[in-house]
Amino acid sequence: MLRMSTLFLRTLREDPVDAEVPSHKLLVRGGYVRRAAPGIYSWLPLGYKVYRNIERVVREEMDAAGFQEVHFPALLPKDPYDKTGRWTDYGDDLFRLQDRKKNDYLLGPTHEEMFTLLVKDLYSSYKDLPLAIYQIQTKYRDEPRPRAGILRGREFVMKDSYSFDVDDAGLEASYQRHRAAYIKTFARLGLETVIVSATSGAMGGSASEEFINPCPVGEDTFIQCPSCGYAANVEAVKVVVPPAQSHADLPPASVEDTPKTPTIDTLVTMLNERFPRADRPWKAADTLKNVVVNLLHPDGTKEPLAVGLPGNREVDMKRLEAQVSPAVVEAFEVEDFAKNPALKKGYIGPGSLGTKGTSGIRYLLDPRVVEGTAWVTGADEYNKHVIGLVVGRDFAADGTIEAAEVLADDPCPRCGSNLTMEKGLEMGHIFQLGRKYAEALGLLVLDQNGKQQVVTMGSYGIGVSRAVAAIAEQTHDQFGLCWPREVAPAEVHIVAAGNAETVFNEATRIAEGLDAAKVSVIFDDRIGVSAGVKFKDAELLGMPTIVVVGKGLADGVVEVKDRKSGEKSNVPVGEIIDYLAALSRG
RNA sequence: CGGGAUGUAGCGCAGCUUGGUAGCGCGCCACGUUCGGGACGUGGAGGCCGGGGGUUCAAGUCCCCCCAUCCCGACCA
Repeated sequence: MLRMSTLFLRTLREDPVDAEVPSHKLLVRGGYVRRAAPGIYSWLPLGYKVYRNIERVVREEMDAAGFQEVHFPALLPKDPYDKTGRWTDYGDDLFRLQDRKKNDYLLGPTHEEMFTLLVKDLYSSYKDLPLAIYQIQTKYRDEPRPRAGILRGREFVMKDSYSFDVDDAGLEASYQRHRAAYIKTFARLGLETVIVSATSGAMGGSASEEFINPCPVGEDTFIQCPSCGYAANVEAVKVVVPPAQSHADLPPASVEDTPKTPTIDTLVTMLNERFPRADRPWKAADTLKNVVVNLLHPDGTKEPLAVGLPGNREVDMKRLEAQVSPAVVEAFEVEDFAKNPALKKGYIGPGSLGTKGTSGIRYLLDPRVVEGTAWVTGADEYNKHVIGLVVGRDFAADGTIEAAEVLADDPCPRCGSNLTMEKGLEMGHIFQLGRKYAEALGLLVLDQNGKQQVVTMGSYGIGVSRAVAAIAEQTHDQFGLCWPREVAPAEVHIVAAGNAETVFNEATRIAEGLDAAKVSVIFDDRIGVSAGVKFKDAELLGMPTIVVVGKGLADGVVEVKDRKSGEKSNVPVGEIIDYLAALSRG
């Protein structure tokens, strides 16, 4: 039993000034967490109970699926990460440190290397596989900008699993087992998730899905198709490529004076004024916008890259980085333009781009820009554009890239219906890693024929600490937190309203009775605290059931309030323990 | 890294324009009143005004330089 009179807790009446999102505000106000450093939080008694409940659910579901728990250090040697290239690929996001002998160490951002090496240590036969092991571990990533409290910290807890199989069919089966276990886990946590196609990011690998919790403060954007059910992170959306067209009867391209049109908007306006089309007005989508960026590779080298895309779309930096990973994208600065005189800012065209162009800069096209389509685009001279430049006839690029932003109402890649777009939190990520790590670290087993085979791996994560905040985010209301029973710090919050001795005696009897009945309880036994304060605190703290012991006692009843629905009912004091125990059992 | 803002008591803030020795609310301590929707009175404790330098008889306030934090853009569970 938790007694409010002695509980290590101080609730705050006002929102903390550094908190922006509801979960952050409420978790701090309710005394669940305290900030220790930017993106690093301490768990207080109530917060730690929620955290451990979530951890317990995750652990039970992993165990039930037959995965075995291990536990690695968070402090790791550099060597394995050197072998896979991630010591450099991870860049500044890696917390690095040295011991007294000046040996390099890191705080693990993720543990593929360690798992791979551990299995290599112990196993060497196909008979040992399949294997799936997991840990629940604190991870460290020196994020450029931690934000939103627990939702995105530099220290966080992740459940990460890894599967090991001898062949692709085995990997697929392991992947499906994890997928099923994740569906169960999130259902038990009361966390709504949408399974979306995803990219595999810095981890490498192929098939990949994310479990996204729809949430307005989420940092991911995903699309869903209302008619066929297709769902994907925008980073992973494949655009619908129109068929190539014949350019036999297209008119030749013409270079035209288009003064003071450095942006798509100004260009479209001028096209309609000076070069009106017979059939319809010019639109931004008729123009080909060429955006130049710098790729910063992990080894420190810089490479300019040009992306050509329809003028009605921006470059989506997330999508672009997903494509060029592990390189990161930086802006093409004024000095970069100075170094590339062939590029006329505002009037860049295919003539200056591509490895065969005058600048030699690698040039990739949005897949919509297909062979045989005609575009208005920069003429590589200030104040001039070229109209009717045809792909394949007048210019060619070095390839295609999926870097254009996805727009709501874009066609579904699978069925063509209009897509819907939503924000969400990435709660889980499952993917088929393949043989990248096993190859780099030499994880081999002998097959039936005595031949060495490289093991193929899957990697699966759940954001355990993030789930605390995500559940708070999903369930809170204007009065405070509102925990699902499975993860709440306690199931019942007893308020002793008023200072009459009979009230305290009865409330104490009920609290002790619940304790004996194994129903977890918080008892607000504070003396001299007004009923109003206790009610506000009970609502802020968010236990699923609130029991008010007070003036109803005169009629032999106590008040039971469901925190989520707000429904109240009076229950005779003699039945209250059985009543609550039944609620607890569901 | 770019852009914006803020650092004054445990928390939330005022004071800075116009320099003059530190204030409000919440919380905390004591006593009394109150006691079912964040009560009230009286009396208290608590501050290197982010750090350093400068101007000045005098700096929380003016000037310069740092540092830190938060928010908006590029990473990920």
